[in-house]
Amino acid sequence: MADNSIRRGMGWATMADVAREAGVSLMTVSRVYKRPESVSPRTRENVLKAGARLGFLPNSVAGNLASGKTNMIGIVVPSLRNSNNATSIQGMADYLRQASYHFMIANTGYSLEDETAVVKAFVQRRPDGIVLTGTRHGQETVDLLKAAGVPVVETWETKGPFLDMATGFRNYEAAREITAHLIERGYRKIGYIDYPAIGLTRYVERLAGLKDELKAAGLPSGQIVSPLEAQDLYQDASSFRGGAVGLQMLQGKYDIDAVLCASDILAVGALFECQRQGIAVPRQMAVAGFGDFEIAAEVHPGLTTIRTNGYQIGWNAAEMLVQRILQPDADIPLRDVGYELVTRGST
Amino acid sequence: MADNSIRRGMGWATMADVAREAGVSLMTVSRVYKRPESVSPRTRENVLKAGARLGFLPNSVAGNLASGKTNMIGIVVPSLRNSNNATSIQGMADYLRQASYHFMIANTGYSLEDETAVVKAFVQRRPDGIVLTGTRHGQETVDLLKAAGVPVVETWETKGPFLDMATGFRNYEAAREITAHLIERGYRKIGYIDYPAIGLTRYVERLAGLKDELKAAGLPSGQIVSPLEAQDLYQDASSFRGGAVGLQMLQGKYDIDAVLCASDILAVGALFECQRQGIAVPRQMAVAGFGDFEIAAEVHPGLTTIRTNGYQIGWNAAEMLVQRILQPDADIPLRDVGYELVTRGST
DNA sequence: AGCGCTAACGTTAGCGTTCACATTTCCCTT
DNA sequence: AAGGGAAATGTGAACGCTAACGTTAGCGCT
Repeated sequence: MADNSIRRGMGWATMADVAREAGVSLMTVSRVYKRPESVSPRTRENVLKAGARLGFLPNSVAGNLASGKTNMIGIVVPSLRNSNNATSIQGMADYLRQASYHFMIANTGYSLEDETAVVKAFVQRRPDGIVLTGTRHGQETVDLLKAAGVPVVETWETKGPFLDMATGFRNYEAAREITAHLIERGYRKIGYIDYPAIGLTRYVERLAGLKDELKAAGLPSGQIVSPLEAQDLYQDASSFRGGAVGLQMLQGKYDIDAVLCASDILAVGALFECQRQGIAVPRQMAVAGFGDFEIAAEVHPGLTTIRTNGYQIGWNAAEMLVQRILQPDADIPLRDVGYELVTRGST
Repeated sequence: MADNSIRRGMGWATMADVAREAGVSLMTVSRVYKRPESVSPRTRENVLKAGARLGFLPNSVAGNLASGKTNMIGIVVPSLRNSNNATSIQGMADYLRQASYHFMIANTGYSLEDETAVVKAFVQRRPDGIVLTGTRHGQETVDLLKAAGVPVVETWETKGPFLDMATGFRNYEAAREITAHLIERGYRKIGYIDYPAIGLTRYVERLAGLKDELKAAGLPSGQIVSPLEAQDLYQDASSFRGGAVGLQMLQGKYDIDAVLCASDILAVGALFECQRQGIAVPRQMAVAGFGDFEIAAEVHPGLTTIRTNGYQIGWNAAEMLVQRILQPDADIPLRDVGYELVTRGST
């Protein structure tokens, strides 16, 4: 590269190069790539040809700086391995793609400190919007987002207060409903395998729903274990192993005839443990989950669970952000995607 | 908030504002945030305090433009739902985090056209590196990446030719090994549930390994189905349902006593189908998979499979990119993460 | 005191695009 | 043929930061 010019460029053709090649002004080139319809067809063709000849690809970093828009969304999830969010991420990805946005994604490992770090790093890159998981955030995170004035969607919950916008389903009601189903089926000694008690509000809600429903039926409500407290044992708060261990813990501490789990993965893990122990499901033990992941319909017996529309949550979140970006003072209300009790052979 | 630093810009304090506030030059402020150790502690404190007072957060978009580095990696995967890649994505995320890189991610839905579109969009954002899944890419993608001169890692395979760098494991050998295991266990009528024949080289390799091993043992090798050809039935090329349907297809067409699957998810789906049909595994039917996902150890009976280190693949990919970025002419050789046959109750 | 060396900080000139506005071109009307 | 208005194109001036190099301050050494 014997280039004696003083420029610090990266070896790319720039709009100026294309402009020279096509014999038009720089601004026309910009228009061709950004709002093609604002340029006459003749000129447009010329410019595109010149661009192709030079292998030109617009540098969006420069564009972002000049326009103050990045067409970038930051997505914050607790974990990347969690099939829980995978579907909702796909929903966001699908919406964002067709709206020609891209996204960065980062995981917090369920830590508020990491969330703050992630949000700070994101904000420095000036995304046009941010998606958070849940409604529990550190003060610093909140301040940061407020100062940044960036549109935010919180997902998976419908109970505020929210930072800005939100989409999710009613965790409390869903938990009551599936608990009521267990009671109706005749189960009385119901155990619950919970997530670590780190204050994730959607799990707090689910637990509250369970307890209230049990109480309403005059049943005891102390049979709760949280096998995942020993965090170092698990790469993720949701795991099959956690469900298996949870069942063992429940068996060791209580006399139970049904187990409800905070997620399908845990529930399937508990179901597998029943199979290993030769416990007949649902005759000797009922098992129920939360989420209706694909596996819930495939295990034998099928898993009774709460169907939630994670894909829709993701899609909504993206759509709400883009709406707000296009129309900054639009009032965008909470979107409840609903839930549905799905009863299968396991109860 | 009563400061007049709200310019034509985005309402953010800039380095110039901080410089004024701290009584230093703009460049010193830049140094404080970018290479703090290059500034005297006294000045640094002053500047940081001034920055905090103004709520300053460096604008990395501007920094990226000026420096020509984005500290951004683009990750291209076929699907976001696929637990297959989830672990490897987490591996990349973990490495990149500690190296203070971020990443964008996009899925191709197993389509070459979409891959090209994704890569083009990524390249416009001038990432410092790109991770691709597999080695099968359209010509346009290849040209684009070559022209961009951006470091690229291809993942999951060890058989070139590669665009640039690569990390993965030997799919062909792994398939031979698990096939040999089935034969050794006495199974003779081995069926295979494959991915759609869209030319993904890692699955082509696996199939070749299976066939060669069968041939070497003097066994027929025609018992192959690809239940996922009917793509519209599946949100993803890997699904439990696909495994169940695949088993049914095999049963309908052939007389088999063992089924090997292109992934653990398919295998577990097949295993579930056996349970539903009351087929005893492994007595009447052996089932084997590929990947050793968490579920493989949890199902009952446990699934015989090939353990691959997806996390390591992701970690490697990120590490290789960063190495190359820091040292552009380093020669970075292929990294084989190996594999391991894990035998469990299902065979 | 004079010299040189280094650490610390400052100045200038971009990076490649888009915005806001100014100017030109083109076509239609009368 | 002239005028008017919209469509098409052009002209600086940012956007907020960093590379490269220049300058100054501080210190030890002879």
